[in-house]
Amino acid sequence: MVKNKQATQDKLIKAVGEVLADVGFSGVGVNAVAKRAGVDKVLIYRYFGSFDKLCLAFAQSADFWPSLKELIPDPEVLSAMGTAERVTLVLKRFTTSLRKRPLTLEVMAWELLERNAFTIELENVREASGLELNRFMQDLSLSNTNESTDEIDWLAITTVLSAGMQYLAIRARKINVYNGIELNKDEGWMQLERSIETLIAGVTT
Amino acid sequence: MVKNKQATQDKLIKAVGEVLADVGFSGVGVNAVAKRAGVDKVLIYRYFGSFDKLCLAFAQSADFWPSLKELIPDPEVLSAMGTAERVTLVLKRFTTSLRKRPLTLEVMAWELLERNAFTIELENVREASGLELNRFMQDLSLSNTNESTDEIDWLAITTVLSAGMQYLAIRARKINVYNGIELNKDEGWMQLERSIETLIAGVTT
DNA sequence: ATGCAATGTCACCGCATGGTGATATGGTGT
DNA sequence: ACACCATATCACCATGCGGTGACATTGCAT
Repeated sequence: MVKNKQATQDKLIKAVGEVLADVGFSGVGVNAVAKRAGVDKVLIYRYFGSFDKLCLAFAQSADFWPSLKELIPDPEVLSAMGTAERVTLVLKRFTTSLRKRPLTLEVMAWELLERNAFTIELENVREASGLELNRFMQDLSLSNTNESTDEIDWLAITTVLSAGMQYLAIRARKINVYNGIELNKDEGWMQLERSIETLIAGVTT
Repeated sequence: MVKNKQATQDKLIKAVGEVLADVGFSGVGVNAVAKRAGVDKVLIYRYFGSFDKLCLAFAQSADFWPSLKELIPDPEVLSAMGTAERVTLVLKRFTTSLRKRPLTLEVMAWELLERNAFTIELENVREASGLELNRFMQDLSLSNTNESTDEIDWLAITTVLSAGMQYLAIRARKINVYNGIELNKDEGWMQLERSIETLIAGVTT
């Protein structure tokens, strides 16, 4: 038996992610996490105060939500595009980033049912990130002085479309086919992306 | 103490809905439902065999999912429309129908996390309904011989858009504002519907 | 009215959960 | 080498869960 506080804390935080990935939200609890970490559950309370606090620590340790940098590593490239093309590209990147984060999808599903340490933390991060992204995109659109997209409610449009992709990404964890679209294959997702292209392209013509 | 099997069964089925509406999915269990029905929980097993079966009975008793008739009470009117207009209208109706079903939204959220009697039943009903609707819409589009929308992947388009509205409807149970859109007010939903109009209208022009 | 099956009540089981106190054992400075 | 405090273990509690068997009561057919 080694005694190392830092290591034990790390083990616990890591165990949260593992349990979440293995058995989903329903298995996430004091007993399961402690067992997974190979550590007594009482240490959760000693080191983190409560189980929620441990969850919080985990939520902050992982990169749950795509950062602005991840979605837009190339602002200069995007600023050269037209608004429609740019919005389409960012939506695609957003979808890809989400699909790469199974844990985030798990928590997002959870979020629809309960408010807890996890979901609240994710909500905060996302809200801030969403604001930042919207502001960024708006600034870029405004700088395209030769376009006249003033009448278009881009906020509502991107909200519906990103919400749709989020929902489908979440569903893809449990089902393979939705409405005839193969959510378990990249091809199905390309099909969805093409439909987004079509939709957005039509708005500005 | 009155003894009436039918009445007791009804009480139990009704209680499932009440508990679900009151405390959400997490409170739905043998004990809570029996207590709510004012009946001993053992009767659940006697009359329904298992708790899952009771849930199934409830799922079948209520109109969980918008029927084709509810979405399209007026096929002749729709057949006179252009495809874009028609798709837009059905999407709007679909959203409205969903938002009127808080219990369905609860189960849909649940569905993203677990597979159980409820969610499986809902899934079956929806899949059948979705197929029926898609077929119906497709038939109508084909009869519009003067249009050339052959190249358009309406399935993917409606999938993304309806998924988006579903997601937002589910989220609206717990949050008021999403991405700056007021999900707690009809105005917010009108904004979303307008964006759908814009998107679909653009596809066919 | 009586007997009996259908209906409903109650007490209990095993199990898992979140949470806590007393206790053992390790690391570390003197 | 020793002592001490941080670190980790263990046994235990109350609670709520799904589920079951034995028993009481009602309603109905005879």
